[in-house]
Amino acid sequence: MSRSARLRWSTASELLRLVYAEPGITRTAACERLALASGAATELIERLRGARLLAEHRADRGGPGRPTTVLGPHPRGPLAAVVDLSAAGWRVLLGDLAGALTEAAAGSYGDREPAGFLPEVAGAVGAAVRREPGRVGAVVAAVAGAVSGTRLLQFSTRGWHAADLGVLAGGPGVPLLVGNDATLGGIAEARGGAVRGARAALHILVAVGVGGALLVDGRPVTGARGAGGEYGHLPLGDPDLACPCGARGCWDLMVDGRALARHRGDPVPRDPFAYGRNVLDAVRSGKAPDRDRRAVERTARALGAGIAGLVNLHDPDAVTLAGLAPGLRAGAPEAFADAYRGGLMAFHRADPPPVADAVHGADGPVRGALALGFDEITGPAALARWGAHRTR
Amino acid sequence: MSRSARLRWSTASELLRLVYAEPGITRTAACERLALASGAATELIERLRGARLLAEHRADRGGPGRPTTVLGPHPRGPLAAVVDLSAAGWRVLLGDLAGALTEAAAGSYGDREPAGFLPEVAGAVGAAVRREPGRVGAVVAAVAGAVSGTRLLQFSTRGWHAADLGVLAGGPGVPLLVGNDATLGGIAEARGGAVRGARAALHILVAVGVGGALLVDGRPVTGARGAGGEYGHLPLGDPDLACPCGARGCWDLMVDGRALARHRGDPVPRDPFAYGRNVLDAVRSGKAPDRDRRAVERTARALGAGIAGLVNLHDPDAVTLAGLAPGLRAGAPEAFADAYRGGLMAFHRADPPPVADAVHGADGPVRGALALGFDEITGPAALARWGAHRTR
DNA sequence: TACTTTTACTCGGAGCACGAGTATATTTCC
DNA sequence: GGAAATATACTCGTGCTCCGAGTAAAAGTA
Repeated sequence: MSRSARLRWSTASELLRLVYAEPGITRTAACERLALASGAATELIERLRGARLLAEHRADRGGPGRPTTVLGPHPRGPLAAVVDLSAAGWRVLLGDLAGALTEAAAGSYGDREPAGFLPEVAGAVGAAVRREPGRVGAVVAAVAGAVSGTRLLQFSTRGWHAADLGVLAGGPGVPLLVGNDATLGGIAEARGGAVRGARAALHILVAVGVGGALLVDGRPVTGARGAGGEYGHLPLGDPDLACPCGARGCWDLMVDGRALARHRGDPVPRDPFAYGRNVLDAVRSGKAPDRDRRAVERTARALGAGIAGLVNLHDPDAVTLAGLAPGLRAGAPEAFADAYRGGLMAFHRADPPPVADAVHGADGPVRGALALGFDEITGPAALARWGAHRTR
Repeated sequence: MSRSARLRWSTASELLRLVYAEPGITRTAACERLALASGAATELIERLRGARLLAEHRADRGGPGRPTTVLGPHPRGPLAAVVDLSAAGWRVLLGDLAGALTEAAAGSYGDREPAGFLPEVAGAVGAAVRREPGRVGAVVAAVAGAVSGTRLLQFSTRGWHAADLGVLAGGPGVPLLVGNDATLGGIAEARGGAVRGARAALHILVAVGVGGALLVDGRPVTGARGAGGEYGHLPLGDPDLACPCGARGCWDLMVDGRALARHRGDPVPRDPFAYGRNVLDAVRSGKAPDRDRRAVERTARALGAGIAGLVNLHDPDAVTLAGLAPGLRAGAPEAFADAYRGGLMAFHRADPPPVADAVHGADGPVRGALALGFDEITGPAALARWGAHRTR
């Protein structure tokens, strides 16, 4: 990719990213935001229309003056394919520049290992790509487990072996991105969710264990291979407890359904997420015994204290909670707040970063994956490739 | 700053950053690296010479063919002023595009608080800026303490009150950047030190407490206000120990001179860094009693275990150790390695990120500060401002 | 001195941003 | 219903950068 081509498409990239970030933005507003001169705007938008990257529709809002248009996705514009590998089953979706998602296929794992069902998923991806020829610019897999590069290392509760997700690639020239659900959920919160626009946001997901991400300007900090964000395997917990990950004292064991079970005197639950939700629902309804209340309190305290340490570490503007975490806080608000405040360094305590519940639920990871896909698609290099075939 | 000006200077920015990153690079090599066409190179370099941003010198290496030139700083090119506020005293230095640093002023704190000596330092900065009129494009303060924005929150061992370093600004249009020594030392290691070129590097500095930074492509992840990297205030330690920061269980207390003193049965030392160095030197020399050896072992273990957790968290390519940390590891290598390996998640254990001692010593923070200053100076916007007055 | 090798410069072409000036589409007012 | 007001979009000449093929230059080598 030549340097001049990248430069040529860099303004186009900015505009398309703005349109993605703020669906329904008008042409005038977008140009003003980019400080784009009037003539340049005309030429740029005409070029993007010609390249099937953008379409305009009348914006009918009152007031005098020549009406402007709303910028939106071109009907034959680029799409991102999202592969959702959640605990419940798999889905393949297609999303456009407006953030509209349509399900293309879905299925369940049954009793199969990844090697068993991945070909099926890959087939669904391929079918979706072929159904919209030339339009799919990226495939993004959202995985409910630990990942490294395109490898799945560990999956939710299921005891799957590690597997390479490379088979999900959508064909030559279509990059495959893989992210875990906590990271992608964090992206969704930082870009269009509870902490939209935060410069640095910390997202914490409690499911089976704890995952999360630090988002800087909406981009996740995921380390060399995308395996970062494993907050649950910081040794913030009891050093006498061995974690299935191989280490000891992992925070994981202090804040999820397994912690609640331990405090209540139950054995390790088969599905810690469902177990945790049940306990929290019971406490929430007010009909739970004191033992349950205390278990939630201890767990919320461990959550709050750990988050405080992570705030010391990352200095975020704000924190978002997802999965069981909002329920844990709601079930023992004082315990959580005490532990949170108490764990902050003095200078943070004067002005603690607000802790908000995530606004995206189960669709957070998929929304984040779509955003990541369009980051790729709307980059200058990818646009230059797209435009090379479609302009004029 | 108009968009066209930024675009115009963006290639210039890339070239200057390359020259900074690889001092002594030849014109040919630089153009090849940037994939810059021959004609564009001629025009670009002529423009940069004219703008006093670059100078060329004959590269005398044998072989046939027309000789190329070495790209270097212009004799009247931009400079960054570095203010070093270390535990020992303060210095003001000027650095150029080649990384050459010259000391412009220095002094000691005496018994003064920041409010007492900062005017003196600010005066020295002003004098340095005036001595090279128009050349200083950024002032960077390297502070041995916690910072937030341009505020100094806490300084090394001295019990100073928080203070605003804004007075160090070098005048209108000259931005002031503030970073702590752990962060800046990490930059130095990631760009020209032990882990040069690493995509994600974790730097750990043990001095009084633990600081550090995650460097992604050489850029530190420092959160919303630059206060990130306070690894020492993660609750990885004994929850019964109260930290001066206000929280409990801070890792700080487990890995620095205070930890060694506690394990040896000594009271909290007045200068934990010097205390730690003495103990480590003694153990290193082999003449220390078993009690000291065991103290170092326990401390090295706490260090290794914590770093393992941080590797789980950040997924770095490599880790660098600075301050007392190399000595702790050297004093109890098996204990450190055991704890490090033992704390890693299984998939990291198969291929643990290498842990290297930092190659920069006391000058690391200053070198990192200079790099940060030139990041600012060689950005497209700053170049456009510089070039607007000096071209033609 | 002539040849080889490597690098730098020349120059016409293409593309984008700028910005002042002009045209256009809508609402509001008379 | 028509004119004025208003907000927006388009036109076009200018300046800038990058491209790339061709040419010139500066060394070593025979």
